[in-house]
Amino acid sequence: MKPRGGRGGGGGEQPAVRKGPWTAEEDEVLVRHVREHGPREWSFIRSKGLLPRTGKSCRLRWVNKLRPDLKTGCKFSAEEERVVIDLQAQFGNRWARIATYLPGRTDNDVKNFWSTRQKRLARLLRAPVPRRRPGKQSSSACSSSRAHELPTQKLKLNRFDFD
DNA sequence: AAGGCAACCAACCGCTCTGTC
DNA sequence: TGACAGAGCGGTTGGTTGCCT
Repeated sequence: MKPRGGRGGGGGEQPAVRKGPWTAEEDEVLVRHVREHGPREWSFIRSKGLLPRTGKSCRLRWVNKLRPDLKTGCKFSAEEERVVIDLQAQFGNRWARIATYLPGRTDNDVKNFWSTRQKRLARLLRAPVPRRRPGKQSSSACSSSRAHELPTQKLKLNRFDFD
C-alpha cells in the first residue's frame, strides 16, 4: 500500500491543508469563487485563505462535482458505453479527451466507469457465471440502459473513424 | 439477520505539460 | 534557454451501498 497520508482529513503534518470529503460550506465558497473569477486561479483560493484546500483539490472538486452541466447520478447509457469503448480503442486511456465526447461526463467518470468495467470483464473471463447485480439505480431520472449485461461482446464493435 | 462480495463513487498522489519570467 | 509555478491528466485507493447467499 502507498502511504497516503490522509484521506479523511487525517495526517496533520500539513495542518494548513484540509483533505478528505468536501463540506457544503466549502462547495459554496468554491462556487462563489468560480462565479467571480471563472474556473481558474485555483491556487488563489488557498493563497487568499478562502479555503484550506490546494488548488488541485479545488479544481478537481469543481470539475467532477460542482460544474453545472454534469450528469450527476446517472449511470452510463448503452450509447455512452459504446462511445467510451470506441474512443478508448482509438485514443487509449486519454480519459479527459474521451470525456469531451460525452457531454456531462468528466474524465473521472469515464475512468471510473472503465475501471469497473475492466474488473468485471476480468472476472467474467475467469468465472463465466457472474453474480447478478441490478445495481444502485441511482435516482434514475435518466434512462440508464443495462449496459452491464453484455460487456464482452462490445469490445469487438466497429470503431468510429475520427481521423 | 448477518456477512461477503461486487459495483459505484469521491478524492488523493505523482507525473507531465504549459506558460511566464 | 533554462528554471519555476500553476494547471491538467492518469492511476490508484478507500469508503459506501446494495444484492446475494
